[in-house]
Amino acid sequence: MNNVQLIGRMTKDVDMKYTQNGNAVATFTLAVNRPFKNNQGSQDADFIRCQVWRKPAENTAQYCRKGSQVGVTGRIQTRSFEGQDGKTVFITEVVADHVEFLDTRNQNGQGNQSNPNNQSRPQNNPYQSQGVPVDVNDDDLPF
Amino acid sequence: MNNVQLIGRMTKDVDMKYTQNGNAVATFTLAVNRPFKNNQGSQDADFIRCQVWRKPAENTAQYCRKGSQVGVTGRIQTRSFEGQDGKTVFITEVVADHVEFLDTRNQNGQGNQSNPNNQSRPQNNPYQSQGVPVDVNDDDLPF
Amino acid sequence: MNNVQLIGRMTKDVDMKYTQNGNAVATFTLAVNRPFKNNQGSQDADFIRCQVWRKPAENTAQYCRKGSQVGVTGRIQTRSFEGQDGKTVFITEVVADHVEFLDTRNQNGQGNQSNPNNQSRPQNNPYQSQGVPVDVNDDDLPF
Amino acid sequence: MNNVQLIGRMTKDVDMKYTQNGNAVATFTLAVNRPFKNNQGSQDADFIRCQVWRKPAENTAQYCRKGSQVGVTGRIQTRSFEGQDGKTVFITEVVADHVEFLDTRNQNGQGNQSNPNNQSRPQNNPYQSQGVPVDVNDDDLPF
DNA sequence: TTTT
DNA sequence: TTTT
Repeated sequence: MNNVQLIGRMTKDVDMKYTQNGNAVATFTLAVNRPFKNNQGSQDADFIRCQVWRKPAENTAQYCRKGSQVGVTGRIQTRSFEGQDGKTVFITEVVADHVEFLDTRNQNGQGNQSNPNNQSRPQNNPYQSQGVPVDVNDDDLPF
Repeated sequence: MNNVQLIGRMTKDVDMKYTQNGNAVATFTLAVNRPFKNNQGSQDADFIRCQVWRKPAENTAQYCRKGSQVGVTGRIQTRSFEGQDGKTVFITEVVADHVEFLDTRNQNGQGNQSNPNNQSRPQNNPYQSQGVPVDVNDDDLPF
Repeated sequence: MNNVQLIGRMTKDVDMKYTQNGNAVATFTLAVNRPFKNNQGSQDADFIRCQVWRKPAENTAQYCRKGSQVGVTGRIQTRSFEGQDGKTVFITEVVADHVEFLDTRNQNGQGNQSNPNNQSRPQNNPYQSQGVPVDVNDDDLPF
Repeated sequence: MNNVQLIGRMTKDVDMKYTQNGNAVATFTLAVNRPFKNNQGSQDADFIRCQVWRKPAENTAQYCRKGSQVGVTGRIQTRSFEGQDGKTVFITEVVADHVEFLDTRNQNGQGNQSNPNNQSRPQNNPYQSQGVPVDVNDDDLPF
């Protein structure tokens, strides 16, 4: 058994990539507020890396952006890779199987319009529109 | 919402420490098998760092050791600290609120006797027997 | 281990009661939509009875009403009681420990204003304002 | 979001059925002990109806029987049917997608041998060996 | 006996 | 109408 359930807000726009075989992978970080405030100025949220694959990845990229509130269901994954300094880097992240969109304003296929000045997502995302293969690996597919 | 549920086996004996105020903290890593085997020699388990505090920490140290099967309920925590090379290290771990002991052989207060040659846990754990304060911090208490 | 996580909408206003000792109990039913529509006209949501106690009960009654979207964390409880026909009735419900309010419009202490014609909750709830003891039992307290 | 995670023991042997199309459905009740004992003789476990479909159903019937300890992952389902007195009966149960077998003695394909006097499961289960269609409905398939 |  |  390996299950995770989160409700949080995206710290940035969704990062969308495609594998060589054209499988979509969306990556984002969720800020999940802790229930009771910590005392003296310490961190009051956890920042949790999430990835989601295929059709739900495309929906997530289409309907969410920085600040979007979502519910996420999935599992914890640990993996390691060679860092740029040659050392092994260990990473812990959530592989989501469902992403539920909780901002009603989001659900028009345009992304969250609540902050029209938020221009951090490229207007024409080449990954999304052309399915260009990038550096993610089909071996990482969760199922 | 930030919830995690795991069933797995401990990769090592439990690491038990006490804060300056005498609060117990048990740390362990859980190997959680993935449901469907991956193909070509890749990792088939996730290795998830867990910590648990106070009374459940003491129970965990008493009843579990390397190889013990447990069910864990808790939340994902992210934090950062200064690494030994001065760089900021980010860490993701599970803070458990409940640990359920699933090896019936374990439940005699002696730890898991199934492998009598497993001597990796010190016979007299100075932390456990004397409550010696060590380097964990009361500010890290989860509640 | 006995854990439940839900995101859904309240089918009615929250039902608020107090035990003889003055403990608050809020009861509500959540409509949780199923991920994939069923085919021929069959039910497309589960309707799940939830209860929550004490301070979170009061917050739920204050911030939520019919249609409010919430995230709920808790456990499944089964119990039986004598029905009005003398037969034993078995009931399965969720005892919540956390209720997270997901409608931003809700969070002004006035309840959900999105449908001003929805008058089903009494304007002056005698339970909430006066802590009147009713027929719920302190023995049912979940902790 | 509609998620459930349980660890408990089966109160009886698994009830195995097949739909007209030959889909396996296993039904069982899990006794899930409550974390802290209740005081004066009141119930100290929840008894939760579970169902599981297809291949995991067959595995559950093969490896589990009365008393088997399992971990269950799934969702809460509510449904209603016409009772024998013509009245509508409402039922709440867990539809499992995974059942994890936690009794190591169970994992020999023979069922739990720990109580050899427990003969409540038929020695030759006609459902399991012949796939005989019975009264469960393919419309109830969870996916 | 149900929510958007 | 219940498990260890």
